[in-house]
Amino acid sequence: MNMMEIEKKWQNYWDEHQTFRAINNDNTKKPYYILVEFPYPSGAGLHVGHVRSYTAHDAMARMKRMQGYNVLFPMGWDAFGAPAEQYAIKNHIHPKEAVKENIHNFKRQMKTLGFSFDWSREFSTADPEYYKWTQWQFLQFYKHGMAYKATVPVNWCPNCKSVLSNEDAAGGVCERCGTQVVQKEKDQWMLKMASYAEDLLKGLDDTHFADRVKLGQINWIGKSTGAEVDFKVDGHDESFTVFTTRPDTLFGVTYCVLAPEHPLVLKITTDEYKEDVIEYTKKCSLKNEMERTELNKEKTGVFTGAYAINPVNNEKIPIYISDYVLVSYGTGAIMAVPAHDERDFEFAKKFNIPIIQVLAPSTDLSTLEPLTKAMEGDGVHINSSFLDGLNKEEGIKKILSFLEEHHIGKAKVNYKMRDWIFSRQRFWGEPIPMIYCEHCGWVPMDEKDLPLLLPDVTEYEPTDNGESPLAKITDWVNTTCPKCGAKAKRETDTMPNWAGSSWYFLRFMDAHNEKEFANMDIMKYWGKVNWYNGGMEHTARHLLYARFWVQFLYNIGLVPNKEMIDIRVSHGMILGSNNEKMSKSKGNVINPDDVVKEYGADTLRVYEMFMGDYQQDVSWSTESLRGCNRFVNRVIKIGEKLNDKEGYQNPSSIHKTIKKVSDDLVTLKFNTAVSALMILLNEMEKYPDGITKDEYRVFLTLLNPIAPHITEELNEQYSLGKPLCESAWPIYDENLIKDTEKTIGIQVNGKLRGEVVVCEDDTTDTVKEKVEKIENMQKYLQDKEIVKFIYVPNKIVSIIVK
RNA sequence: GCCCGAGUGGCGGAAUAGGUAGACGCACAGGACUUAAAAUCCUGCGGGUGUAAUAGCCCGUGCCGGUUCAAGUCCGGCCUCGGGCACCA
Repeated sequence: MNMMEIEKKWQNYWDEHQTFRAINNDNTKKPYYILVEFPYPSGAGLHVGHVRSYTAHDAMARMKRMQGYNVLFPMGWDAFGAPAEQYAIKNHIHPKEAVKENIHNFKRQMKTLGFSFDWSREFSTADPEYYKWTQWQFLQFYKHGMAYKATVPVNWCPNCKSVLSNEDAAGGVCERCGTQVVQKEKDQWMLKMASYAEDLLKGLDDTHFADRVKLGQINWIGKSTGAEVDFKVDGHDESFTVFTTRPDTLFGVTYCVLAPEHPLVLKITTDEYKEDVIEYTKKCSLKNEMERTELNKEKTGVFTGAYAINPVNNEKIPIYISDYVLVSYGTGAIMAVPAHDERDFEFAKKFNIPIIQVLAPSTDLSTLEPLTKAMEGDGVHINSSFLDGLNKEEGIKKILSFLEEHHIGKAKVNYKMRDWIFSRQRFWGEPIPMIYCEHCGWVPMDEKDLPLLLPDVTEYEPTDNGESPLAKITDWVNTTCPKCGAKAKRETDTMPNWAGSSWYFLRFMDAHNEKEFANMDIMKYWGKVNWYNGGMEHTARHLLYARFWVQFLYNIGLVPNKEMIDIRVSHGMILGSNNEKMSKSKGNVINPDDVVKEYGADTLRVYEMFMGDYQQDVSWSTESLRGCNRFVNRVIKIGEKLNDKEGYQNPSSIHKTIKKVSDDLVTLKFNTAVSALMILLNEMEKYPDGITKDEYRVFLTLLNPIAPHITEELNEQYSLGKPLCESAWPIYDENLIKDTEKTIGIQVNGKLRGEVVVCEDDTTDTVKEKVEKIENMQKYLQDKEIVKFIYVPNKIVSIIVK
């Protein structure tokens, strides 16, 4: 058999018959939306890891279609991104040309693997017809006060004169030229994502994401409950606010710390310390975020000469500045309780600041020993005036009401998640449809003028001052103000890579709508994405961005649900045969094209489903792949043993397999689905009179979602019925699955000593009789007293003897 | 440091709610077919002990303890590996 030809033949058949085309608003069928993350079309082509998740969900989609669902299983391209831009800079061709080629290659590979995507809905995020709506949605963010410009620090290479991503500035040096990277303030578009923190947290309850995915999101949002407390600066009118999760330790505060960027720093610093402070602040500004948060870094800082007043006891405490306090979290200032915070403890030790213990393991103060490290957990309050004797929870409650009563603080919730920096100084992204006018300020483009197209040019290098390459294209930049008609300039930043992927699943529902990003009725019809599969590396960022985007659209009435994704799952990685991540440099990369050429697409598909637990990492094994190839060949070979009988020779095995495969394909247990089919094949091969057409047909149907080409071919070759992709999925009969007889184990005093055949409705007494008759059991039962006889129906017999 | 995930034969992995651990596959060994090899088919395959063989017995799911008639599975305490976050107050 020529696999290449057979596969091509059926791939053409599916194309010609539009077998996998999903119909919008088809009310004769239940909708079912299965989504796999669309890839970034890199030059490297499809990875075997893509094949794993695509095959898995393809199998699901194919079964669901046969079960009568209207299945939406789309594919597209996340086409904006840095690699295409780098390539363009080097070769002076427009990135869209390189992307076009890569897409062509990806699509070819996907076709050879037989994925049942509805190609009629294909699009790329870099298509103007698509990014028109990404821009349009940005305008909605802007119009609803959710987008704003802010000055934020970025990594800046003074040599290359360009803004670097954190990845390109790893270790604090520019990846390209090795120059020390500095922090530079830059105006960026921001989306007010932090204001959605609580909703994004709560919304998780309306989803069925895998636990590890939910946890990833929860951690990223980083909710922490505590209080804000106001501290007056001694001898000044100024005061500052700190955030703490432990207001109950206020009596243990021995100093305060402001972030070096805190606005109050220079105002309160005394002349004596001014020089030190300025120097320290300067030093910090040279470090990027990576360096500042470096592992196990020793604490640094300087005293400002100023003192704060602890509002609960009026103690004078020194104010330091240190970069262990981040300006971007909380209030950028902390109260330090060295006795009960590890970082404060370390700092206090280094700067010889007193440490006051306000929590003890017990109330017995005579046993109190000096702390060798901070005591961070619960305990009993001491040295804390009206909090003495209370535990952590009680203490927090009491101090909160005290703070609120005296107007010196209040309960406060903080989130780690920040607003979304939505600007990139890059060429290859969606242009931000904003115009700057000297008179009117920032003015949104008129919606009817969208899309704002990326210009066709030949130079993509960044400009000298770190502006996007678009800034050099003066024809494009210079425009008129939509409001007053005066000369104005376009925004030259583009959107981040995550923009287009934040709503593509909505577009798939209604991919070619020219009037709106997607029609409401159509979105209502499809409802939520039933299954969304993607890599674990996207659980924090992509998935949160997408959920934020959807929640916003929901709040302004443009999508039917606040959460549009129901189940999110993540496949495990496929590692090289040496157990390491596949990479060119390690030489352990497997190219799906080669495997398809040598063994056929079906073998690759079966192997990737069989190789292990879908959600777990596995390493590649060509031997194991060959084993799956043997299985496929045996499926072909058993066709020669077709007899002219009808029905099932062993209905129980067939129905059990139907149940097993049907269940496993929607619970991600693809490996045991394949194994069940192997077991059935092993059994059928042993039938003395060959197999019936009915048996072959049902077997091929069950295998079809995983190995769609060869099963269709065999089905046709032996005239077993109409094409499987147009046939119904078999239904099992519960009655035929039940075993009337079963062999179960017999335990005596907890040890397995024999086995017995029981019938389904045997009573304990009948089983006991049976067991007592078994010869081999005599030596365990004779001359012994049976203390207890346990029979767990159809499971086990357990006897206790004395 | 914190948060996940995982530790089961030579290997990838099975084991619905605690109920005969090792399904299925790979590798390996022996045999059949072949002039020979490959392919294919058959048999065996956790360790130990034991038997002419069958049987029998002991140990065994990272380690230590516990609950239970019964623990890979539940509980407590560790260890190792993989991944993510990382001075978030």
